[in-house]
Amino acid sequence: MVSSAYPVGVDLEVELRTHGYRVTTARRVVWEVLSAAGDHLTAPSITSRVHAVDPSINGASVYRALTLFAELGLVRESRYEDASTWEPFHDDAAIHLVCSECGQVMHHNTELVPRLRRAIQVATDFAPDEIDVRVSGRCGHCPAESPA
Amino acid sequence: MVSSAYPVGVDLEVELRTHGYRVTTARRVVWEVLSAAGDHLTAPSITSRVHAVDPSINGASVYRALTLFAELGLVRESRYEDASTWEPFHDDAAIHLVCSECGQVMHHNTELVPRLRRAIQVATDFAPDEIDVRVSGRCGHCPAESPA
DNA sequence: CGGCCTACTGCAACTCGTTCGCAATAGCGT
DNA sequence: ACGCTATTGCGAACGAGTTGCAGTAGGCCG
Repeated sequence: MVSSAYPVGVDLEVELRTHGYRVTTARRVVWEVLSAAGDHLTAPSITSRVHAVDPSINGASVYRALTLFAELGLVRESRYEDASTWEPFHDDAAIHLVCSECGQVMHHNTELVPRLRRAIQVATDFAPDEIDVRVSGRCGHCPAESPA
Repeated sequence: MVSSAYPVGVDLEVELRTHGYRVTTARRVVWEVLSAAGDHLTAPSITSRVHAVDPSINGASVYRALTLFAELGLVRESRYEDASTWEPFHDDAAIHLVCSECGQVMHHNTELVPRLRRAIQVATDFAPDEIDVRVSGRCGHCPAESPA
């Protein structure tokens, strides 16, 4: 029950062409996987989903596509415990709730993030750009109701 | 100007002995490096500093020491852009300001973090444990005053 | 103080995510 | 349809981190 309400409005083809890049199968499939999941995915899991669609797409191309998308600001990479994950871009008022039980990553919006930004600007000489808040803990599904 | 005011009060030997671990050269040197730096260090850079002190200490032992320290709660591991970093433990009211120019990582304390924790508890069914806030941007030294 | 037990260590081989060089391929403007 | 060249697939290479094993050295006990 993680939100899938992502700005799917992003048109990959337009985005690519606008910047002079070609629209290729590999890029299209990676993008499909990414927006279908709507959530954090590790590169390896992206690769395997891509393979499920088209096994002829090479792993290296997946990485290249992800890197390109990141440059275009279409996806964001973040590093969690032991892998980096990629997700379609969303504004950083959203914070990440990472369940240490099931690994699920959820989003949560709070006005405390913009407020935090202002607080930093006021209190320090640091000019904040991106703010990434990640919270580890337990999601509502994990505590008592073990799958046993 | 990064704070070095860490809880150096932690006595490694006591900590180790208390938990039934031996006090060894490798562990002592890794701990020295860690608390001398007082800040985020990547494992490879820890290893090279350790080697500067005692080249006979193997890289694997550095990892083993770091892992052990983490289990004992003496250090914390975090994953940044392209490497994981380790630092002596400090409470998470401190947030990380990462300068994308010079790579410097600074700490900043704000009551917005505990407030964020409460906000999550109230607004979601997620039980927060650790909160890690990292802000990318520019530190006060980097913008205009180039070192030229 | 000396010896023993075994927790640690160094080493080297290994895993696994990620990157790179290169020749073949496929977008896409004409 | 043609050709130029951005991209791809492949395989090799990389680097961080891990692991099994035999030797070493803490530290407890007599």
